[in-house]
Amino acid sequence: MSRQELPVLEASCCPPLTSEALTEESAVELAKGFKALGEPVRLRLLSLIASRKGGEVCVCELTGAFTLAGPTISHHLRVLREAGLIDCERRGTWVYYWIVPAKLSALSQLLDVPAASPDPVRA
Amino acid sequence: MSRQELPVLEASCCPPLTSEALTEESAVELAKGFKALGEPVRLRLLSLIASRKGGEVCVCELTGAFTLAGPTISHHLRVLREAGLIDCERRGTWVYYWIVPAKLSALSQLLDVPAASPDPVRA
DNA sequence: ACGCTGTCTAGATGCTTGTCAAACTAGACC
DNA sequence: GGTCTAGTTTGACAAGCATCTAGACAGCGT
Repeated sequence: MSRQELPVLEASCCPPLTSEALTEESAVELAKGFKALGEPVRLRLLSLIASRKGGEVCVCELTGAFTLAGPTISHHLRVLREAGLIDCERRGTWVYYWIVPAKLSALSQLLDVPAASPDPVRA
Repeated sequence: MSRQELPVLEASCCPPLTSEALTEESAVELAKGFKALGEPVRLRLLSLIASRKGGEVCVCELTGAFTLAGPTISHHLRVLREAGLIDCERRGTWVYYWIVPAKLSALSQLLDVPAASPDPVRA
């Protein structure tokens, strides 16, 4: 069902944004992840999957949490999967999804800035 | 030039995705940030600004790093600013931009998952 | 006052994307 | 085999977005 068309380039070993500027290729690669996250429905889907104890969720539980049609949920799940943020497997009648922690971590680290210091202006 | 049309709701105190599911409102709010990051040019712009020692960059230095027209860069900077990721100030002829660490941090923390453990399937 | 330079805004255009209904595939069960 | 349920794929359409050109605005220097 999945798992083969993903560009498993693992192009993500991202030091934080504050340490050095991104190359164009890195930016293109990383932007795919953020673009997938940049949609409320997808973000909620991801959070539903990530927060689930046991680590995996059946699609039927996800569709129930929205007022959207099935194909729409399916579409968003595909986008998340193609971005490498989640993966899935069919087991019998149902399809289960789980997150890919390494991918989320990579994006997290990229944005992990000192949180306070800078503020160089207005001084 | 800026600083007033921003919805400074500071709706971001995000615990990681793994701890609990997002509300619809939080998802909408947070997705704005990720959507802004989900474009290669904007990601590079942000990295150019964030990685700059001194913490701020003049627009003229940013436009020089791309083959895009000035208005396009201006547009992307506006998107980043309206997402609360950067802020700016005019000083004389030039306009300077800098990052908003708190906002980046909030998004980073949301994606900060245990990085390894889960993998509950395929066992 | 006038022009010059740096930056932003407005409007237009073509591509991308979110959504749904309809049709399809995969497994379970009789 | 037939049929039922769970999910996905396909195709269509409207809304959104990245990009450009042309024009506006803000400081600076003369």
